[in-house]
Amino acid sequence: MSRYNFKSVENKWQNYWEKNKSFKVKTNPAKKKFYCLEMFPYPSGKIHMGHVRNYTIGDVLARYKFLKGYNVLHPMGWDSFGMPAENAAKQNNLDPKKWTETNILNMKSQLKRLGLSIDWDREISTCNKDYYKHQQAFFLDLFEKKLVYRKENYVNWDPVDETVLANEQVIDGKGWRSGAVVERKKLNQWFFNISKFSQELLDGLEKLDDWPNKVKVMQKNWIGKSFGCEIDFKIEGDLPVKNIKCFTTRPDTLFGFSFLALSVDHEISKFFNDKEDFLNFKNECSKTGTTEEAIAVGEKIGYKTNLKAINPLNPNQKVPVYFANFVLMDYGFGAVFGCPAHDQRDFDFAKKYKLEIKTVVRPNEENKKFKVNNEAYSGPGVLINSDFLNGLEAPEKSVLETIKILEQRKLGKKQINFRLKDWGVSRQRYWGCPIPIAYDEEGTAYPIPKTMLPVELPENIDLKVKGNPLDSQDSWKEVTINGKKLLRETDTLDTFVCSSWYYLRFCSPNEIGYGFKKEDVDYWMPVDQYIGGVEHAILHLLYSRFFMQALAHDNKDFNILEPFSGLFTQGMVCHETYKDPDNNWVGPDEIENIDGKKYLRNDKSKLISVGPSESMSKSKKNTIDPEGIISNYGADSARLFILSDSPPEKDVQWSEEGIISSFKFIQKLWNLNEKILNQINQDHQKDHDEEIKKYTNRYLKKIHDNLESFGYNKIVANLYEMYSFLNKQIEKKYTKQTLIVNYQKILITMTLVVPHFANECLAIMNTKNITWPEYDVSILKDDIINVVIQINGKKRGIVQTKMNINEEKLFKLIQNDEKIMKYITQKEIKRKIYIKDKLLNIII
RNA sequence: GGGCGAAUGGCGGAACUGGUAGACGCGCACGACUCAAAAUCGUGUUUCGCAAGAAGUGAGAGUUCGAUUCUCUCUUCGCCCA
Repeated sequence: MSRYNFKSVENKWQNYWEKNKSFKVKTNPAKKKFYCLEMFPYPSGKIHMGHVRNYTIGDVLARYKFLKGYNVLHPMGWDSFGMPAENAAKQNNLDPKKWTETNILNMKSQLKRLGLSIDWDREISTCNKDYYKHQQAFFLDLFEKKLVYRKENYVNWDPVDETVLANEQVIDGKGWRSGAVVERKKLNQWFFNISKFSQELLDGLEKLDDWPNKVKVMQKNWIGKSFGCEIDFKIEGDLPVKNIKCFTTRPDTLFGFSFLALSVDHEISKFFNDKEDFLNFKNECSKTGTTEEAIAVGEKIGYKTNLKAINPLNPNQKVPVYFANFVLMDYGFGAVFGCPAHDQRDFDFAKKYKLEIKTVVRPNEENKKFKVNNEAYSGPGVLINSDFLNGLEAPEKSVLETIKILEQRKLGKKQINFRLKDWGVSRQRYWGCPIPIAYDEEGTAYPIPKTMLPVELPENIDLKVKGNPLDSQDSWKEVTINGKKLLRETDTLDTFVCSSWYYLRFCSPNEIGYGFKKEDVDYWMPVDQYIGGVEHAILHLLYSRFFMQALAHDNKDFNILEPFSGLFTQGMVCHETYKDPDNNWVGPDEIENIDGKKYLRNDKSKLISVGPSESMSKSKKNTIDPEGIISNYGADSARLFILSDSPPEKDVQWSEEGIISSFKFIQKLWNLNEKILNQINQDHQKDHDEEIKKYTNRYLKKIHDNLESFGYNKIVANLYEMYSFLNKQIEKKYTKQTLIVNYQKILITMTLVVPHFANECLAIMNTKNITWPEYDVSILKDDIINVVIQINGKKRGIVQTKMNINEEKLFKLIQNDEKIMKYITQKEIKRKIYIKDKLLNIII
């Protein structure tokens, strides 16, 4: 037995694929296509196990479709704009571009060592001007279609670093880097009008049959369509305010009305901006975060005005008007009517300011004395204390009925509201796609003419300045358009914009005049299978879907509304966590096992405690570097292991034992291969040909079924079963040709999981015309079958017999079986249930 | 608080539309080879029981000849939104 040399074999095949451009594809309408795409990586410097898993899953599918005869587009690129490059550059005095390019080269070579079936000629990088030039053109198209606009909006502002922070960079209200208390600051920013397509994006979900349901549910909730009513409240007071509009989903609780609450940014706040106590209050509000969660958890505070709002259904009732911190300008009209008895936030507010809490909904199971006491009741019931609305069933009937009444009296109207907000795309950063806009002295925005694209990022600039580095590039900022001297926009685009259309660029990566070529996109799109982490279930996928809507808007040449017809979200890669006695995280490579149970630090100084398996992260130090794994065990072993055990959609536990056993299994397969080659040379007469044919056929069916349902962990199990079958059966006698044909079929299936190994074996056997081996339905069934015999539903035996046996014959067969008969003799048989060729249940 | 999902040996996980629960792997045990160990190979491995047998898929009920699978209630955990 020889040793399988994975290093030379893997090297050989990777070179072969590269030289022959084995995975290069062209648009070819005569051929059926399959677009297999995995989410492209951020070039952080090294690939991690999550990438290994993601790209292995995609590679299995791409190779399968390829062998099935599809024209398979399987590209790879780089999501290469973004903050890590800028931060790394600042820290180490580097150029973000060089840092990114170095990382890309490094990661590309790592990906190549995984043996992925990628068409590298289509590689794209979003920080490349050949890419972002087209993105700028799209921006201008959207600008022209009025799908992009500028407005003032709040950002998280770090006063020390003088920079804008993303929500996830704000930790406990402080900047992640400076530790300074984060402020809310208003800035002029660019927005994509995603909310214009709320209904379309919601409706589109219905057609995405090959998306996981949970992702569709998440998007649906995010879009958050609600049905309600716009109500006009009449206002009395010493200000020139006659009425205030509110949106509510519960107009039926109007008789429980006890205050009106406004956002501090509400239009009428202008009458209070000269009052010091109001400004203090506003300042106080800015300290609570802007997220819905912060508002729900935080204390509700209000600023009382002298205004009174009149209940439209009961003009005698006049209630106070407040500014309140829990009302956001983004939702509805920045005004809510307070009904404390049936909304918890209103309840909290009413308690604090001692406002009336009037119960107007009684739960069905409660008696007539029901009264809201310690917490708001928002469940279903019957309306009470509501004059002419009394007795209506809440909420369905009562809401509709109330809206009808309000509409009749011209006090309000039915309205649909969406939670989805417009997408702010401005980032006060250097390392991003420049926004192709310039301003005159009045601040009017002018699009940069398309002939002047790309607006290139200036290179070699000082990043250590405070604030946005582009802002200090005076010579770069100045631009003359049509003889007019203007100043460029210095914000760059959110990197989510780059990833919202990259899959189109893969269709025509070298197209110069436009982002893609129509004939390419018409052929390749939509992506048949998109694969990536569930963490992108909402934003990235929603933005991409929006981008298609936006491109198709007022555009006869583009009609792809859904970019991804199939979506698969893979689970994370986890590893045990380790801590030393001082509660510091310790990495797997820093510890040593003693006696199989306990672990010591490498230097033997400290006993290590083993924690639960958690998703690999640098902070917990429980990462495993794929590079080391590939060097020590080979890409095939890594691929085999990452697919085994756990279903691809669930988390997988990485373990040393696991990767070693995968490694050993490949050696076993190699030994088996040698045995088979040896057997082929002997050319026996046929003895067991039927057996191996049938076995192979059943195996092919299993592999096929598991491939079609993403049961890739089961495919690995099928490989183990196949090994143990062949390893036992190989001593039997087969005709040379039968053995070769069937073994080659098996090897072809293995090229999906362990491509280097399997292709090597196929080459040794001089296999020509490698195509997917389909199973044969006609020989799937065995004539010898096992029928289960149950007595009262309990399994008591198995009878082996020929197919298509009828109940009487089967029952006669049982007469010979003592084990079964001992349960039946001297008992009366009440009933027999026979499922043909499967099971006989005897009821006594 | 709301939505979605999950729960099967010591562990990761199989089980087609309701029809042999525990495939496959890890771990463990025993055996072979070896002076010995590692590696390798073989056998076994849900629990209780010497066995015959019995129990058994988070808990409890229900439908059914038959439930891991369907229905209801509950418990715990995970994810998303808050």
